[in-house]
This record gives sequence, C-alpha cells and structure tokens, in this order.
Amino acid sequence: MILRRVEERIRSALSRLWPDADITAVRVEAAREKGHGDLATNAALVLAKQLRRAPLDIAADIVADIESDPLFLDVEIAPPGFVNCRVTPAAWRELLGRILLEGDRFGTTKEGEGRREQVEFVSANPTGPLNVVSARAAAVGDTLASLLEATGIDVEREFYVNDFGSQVDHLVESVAYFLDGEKGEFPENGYRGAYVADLAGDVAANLAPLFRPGGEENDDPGAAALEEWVGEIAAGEGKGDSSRNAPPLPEGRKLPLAVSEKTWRALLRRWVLEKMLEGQREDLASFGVSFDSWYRESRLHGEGKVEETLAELEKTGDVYEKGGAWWFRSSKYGDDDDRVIRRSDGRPSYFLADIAYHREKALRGFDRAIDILGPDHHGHIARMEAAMEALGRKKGWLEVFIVQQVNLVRGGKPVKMSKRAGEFVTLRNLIDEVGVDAARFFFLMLRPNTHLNFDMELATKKSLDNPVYYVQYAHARVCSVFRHAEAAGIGAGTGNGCLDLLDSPDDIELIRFLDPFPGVVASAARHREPQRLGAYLKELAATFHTYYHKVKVVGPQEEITLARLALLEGVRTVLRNGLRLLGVSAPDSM
RNA sequence: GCGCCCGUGGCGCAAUGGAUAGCGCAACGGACUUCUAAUCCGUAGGCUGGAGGUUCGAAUCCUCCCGGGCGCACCA
Repeated sequence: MILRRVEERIRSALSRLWPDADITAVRVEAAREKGHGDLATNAALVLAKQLRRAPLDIAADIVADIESDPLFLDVEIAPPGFVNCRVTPAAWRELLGRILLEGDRFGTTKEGEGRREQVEFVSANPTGPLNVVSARAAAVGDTLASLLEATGIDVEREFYVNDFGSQVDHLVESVAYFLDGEKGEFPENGYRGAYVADLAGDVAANLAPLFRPGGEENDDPGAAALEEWVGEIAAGEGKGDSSRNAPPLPEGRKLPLAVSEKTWRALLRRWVLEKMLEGQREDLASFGVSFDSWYRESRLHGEGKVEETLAELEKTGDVYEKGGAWWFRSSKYGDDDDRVIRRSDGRPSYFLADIAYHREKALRGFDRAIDILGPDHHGHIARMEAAMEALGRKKGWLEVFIVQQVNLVRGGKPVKMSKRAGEFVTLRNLIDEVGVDAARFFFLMLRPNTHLNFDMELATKKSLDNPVYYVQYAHARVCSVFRHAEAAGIGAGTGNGCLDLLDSPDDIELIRFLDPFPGVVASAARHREPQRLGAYLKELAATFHTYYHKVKVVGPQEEITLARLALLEGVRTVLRNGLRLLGVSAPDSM
C-alpha cells in the first residue's frame, strides 16, 4: 500500500517532468539494505539513455519534484542513480490502520476483477491412488488458484478425468483377474499393487452379490440405467454419505439381477472407476484440495464433441490423411511433428479428445486456461498449443506448465518404488507420515519447475528443515502474547487511536515488513510461483521473532501495550492470510 | 540425435534485470527468574557449473560447452 503510493507519486512526477518518456521499466521496490531507506526506484537509470542525460542529474530532478511531499521523511540520491525514499512513521502507522481495517481481505487486490480463468491440475488417471507428483501438483495448483482469486480473478479448479481410454480397462482386467481367483496369466499391461486386490475384494463383497452374470449375449436394454445405478452406489459408499442413496432399482427387477457378460463387464468397469475417483477425491480433500469440477473425457465422446472438433479442425485445412490415419499439421504451429488425430482403425486419438476438451474450455467462456501437467507430459505442450492456435485462440489463452518430479528420500536414502509392481508412496501415505501442513509447505517452498528432493524423515522432524513450523510458531507466539495480555487485564487490539505511540525503530521496522504482502501475493500469482509467498512469510516470521526478543509487548504502560498489540494484530493478520493461501493451518498454540 | 526443465556455500533452497547474492539445516560461540528457547544474537563458509555476448547494471536475458533429470507412440 505504501509501496503503491510511492510508486504512483514517482510515476506522476516522471510523466509531468518528461511526458514523452517510456516509463514501463521503472520500478519501485522495498530496499533490501537498511542504508537505502525504505523504498527505492531505478527511474533515473532507466531514463538515462532515453533522455541522454547522466542518471545522477535525472535523479536530482526527481528528488526536487517529490521531496516536499509530506509522505517522505527524506529522499536521497545514491550512485549510480537510485533514488532512495524514507517514508514518515505516520504513513507507516496509517498502513497498519488499513491492515486492521481490511483484516481477512488484506492481501487481495482488484487487478484481475472481471476475468474468469480455469486452473486444471492433478488430472491423474483413475487407475490407482495418487502419487507424490500428483500431491505436488495438487498443492501447487490449489494455491495458484487461491493466489489468482486473491487478485480478483474468478477461478475454477478442474480435474480432468481420463475415464475413456484403455488404462481403466487394464485396471478392470486386473481386478477381474483377482476376482476370478488369480487363474491363468496376469493380464498384459495390468495393474499390480495391493489396492487392486482390495478392489477385487470390495467388488466381491458389495457388487457381485447384486448381479448374476452369464446371461444372453444380447444387448441388455436396461444396461445404461443399471450402469448409472451402480455408479451412484459406488460413489455413495466411497463417501460414506447416506444422503446420496442410490436410486431405486429399475422397474420390475429383483436382486440378484441376471445380466449378460458384457453388461456385467460394463458394470464392473463403472464400479471400479467410481471407487478410484472417490478414493482420489477423498485423499485430495484430506489434503485441503477440492475441485469445482470433475470433467469426464467420456462426456466429450458421448456428446459428440470429439467429432465436432474434428470437423472444425478439418475446416482449417490443417488435417490430412496419411497411411490410413488422419493427421493434424501441428508442425505448422511450432510443434516438432504432425500428430495423429484419427487412428487408421477409425478411433479418435487421445490427442483429439484433448483438443476437444480444450475447445470446450474455450466455449465454456474462460478468459484463460492454465494446465498444470506432470513431468512426463511436456511433449504435449507444443501440440496442444498448436491445436488451440489452429482453432483461432489467441496465443497465451492456453498456458501450460510443468510441475517437476519429486524424488522421495528417507533419511538420505532414496525410497524404492516400483510403479509396475504398484509399490509407491501415495498422497495418503504422505499425509499420514508427514502431515498436510508440512507436505504442502514443502511443495510450495520450491519453484514448481525444479526437481524436488523430498526427505520424508526430515519433513517430519521438529527441526527447522521444514520452515512451516517456523512460520506457524510465529503465529502461535502472537496468539500467546494476546492470551498473556488478556490475563493481565488488557483488552485485545481495540484501540486504534493509540497507534501514534508506535514510534520506535523496532515498531516501524515491523510494520514496514507488512507492506509488501499484497504485492508478493500478486507477483506470485502473475508468475505462477507460489514459493514467493512462502519465502516472504519466512522473512516476516523472522522479523517478528527478532522483534519479540527485543520488545516486550505487554508492559506496565497500558497505552503503549495496546498500540503494540495492534501491531501484533497486523502481523497475525498477514501470517494468517498468507498461510491460508498456502492451505496451511495457522495454529493458536503449538 | 532432437526438444523441454534444472545446475547458487557441505546439504536443502531464496532473490518482479538493480546497490555488498539472502535464508534454513549441519559446524562453532553465546542468550531462558521474561509475553512459549519449535526462539534469538554472533562466527565461519561463495569467482551463482564453464566461456563468450546484450545492458549503465546479469544468478536472472541471448549463444556455445559441461553435468543431472525428463520427454520424444496410430498409449493415455
């Protein structure tokens, strides 16, 4: 807020002094060094070339223009041409008043208002429990969405469900293998792992008793309705939610129902799919992540969107036939190669369905779509962007970025995992072993596109390898001061009127540190880099901890105590708002 | 081979193109009769993988090289 005021003041000075100059590169930022004042601008350096004058001369003109402003205590020039401003204590106190007034809203801005954007993330195949890369993507995607919301954007969180392809079929075959008593060969491309056998057990206990497969091989007229019915039961049971009772049985049927082998297979598939989805949904919910929308690939096929998309793509003239298959000329738009969209057997490729999916996003009215993908998908970026461009979307409408891989380590040694054998650490394991707060903070501390070595042993230790405790402790400590004040009979933070008593360098220094918060949130959102917020919160916590040791907040003078409690309320507000964006709890005591 | 990502003190990581590159862990030395020591204060540790270039100014942008990872299907 102070930063913005200073920036506006300087920009208006610049446009008055040099109306024709390009000032887009001018920055105002909080000074890193104490000797550099509170805020600094590079304006003179940026303008030097344009104006063909020495930076120090330009700086002198700027200083002459702004130094009389009551906002400033003093304004200085520092070689090679920085202008350093010191803001009056009164202005800082005003900032604190503003923070207390805004409360939960402090940190939000309005720059994105009126925009509607979608963030799609996780979107793992419904063939097993979520792994740690999905966990990382979940933390990053969820927090990115929250950050965007904090800038005023209307954000939808979406999970794309790949329920159409052969991967689910492979899982179903694997389940069927266990269901049939593990006879014969294990299916090719099957899924191993304890959860598959568990699924089979669940089917045997809850689904198999309802049906008697082996009937006629004709198309069961009620198959579709039965499938919906099974889907409802499976989803309801997964949730343990009695309000989602299954609809009544189709007219005139009695349990167990005789069905054809083919229908039984379809029902089994549906059951398995819903169970997997429910499992993923529950794990994500325990991780603090909930989606506004679960969009199923099957829906695109069922509603004819895939064929529609193919037809539209053909109209662009970028589709051709070769070797019996149809190809999209993605190389024309920057991809390395052209890609198959209709296979020679006539089935649409996954890529085509994906194009249809993204086309639907556009038709659903989003101003921007952000996809967060895993490290094994970066080959898809170029072709997808190519397709959207061919369909007439502006470059940048679709924004794809990769969350890099996670190497799990335990006590310094790599955790052995075998995806083939179905042995891997799941999101659920992570929550149980490390906890939601630590895991989320750890994921959000790093830039999303760096490889992460996640030491599960270290993350659980109370040591500060995991700074989440450091930040949370700062919050708990503030709360503790309030408890102490209350016990001493001093009312909590009601008196804004006495803020004027905050005049020591320690007090001002701490207030000063609250100012960048909205800017940090906005830049973390804009750059899609949540770690900026985590880093800021760590610094704020450090500044507070130092303050705590130097300044005794609750003292004999009630007036100054009240003033400092107000300051701590400001600190608490920022810590809490920041942690909330990260999806990490802000405990009152630890 | 082609493409993408990453190389920052021993380890893990920060740094909207800005000033003397920060922080935590680990190491060493201090601070609890105090609102929680899950904390604080101090010491030591660096040619930001290497070489060029752009710029008033580069960890950040460009080119090449070296190292690590990932991806290059009519699979999803």
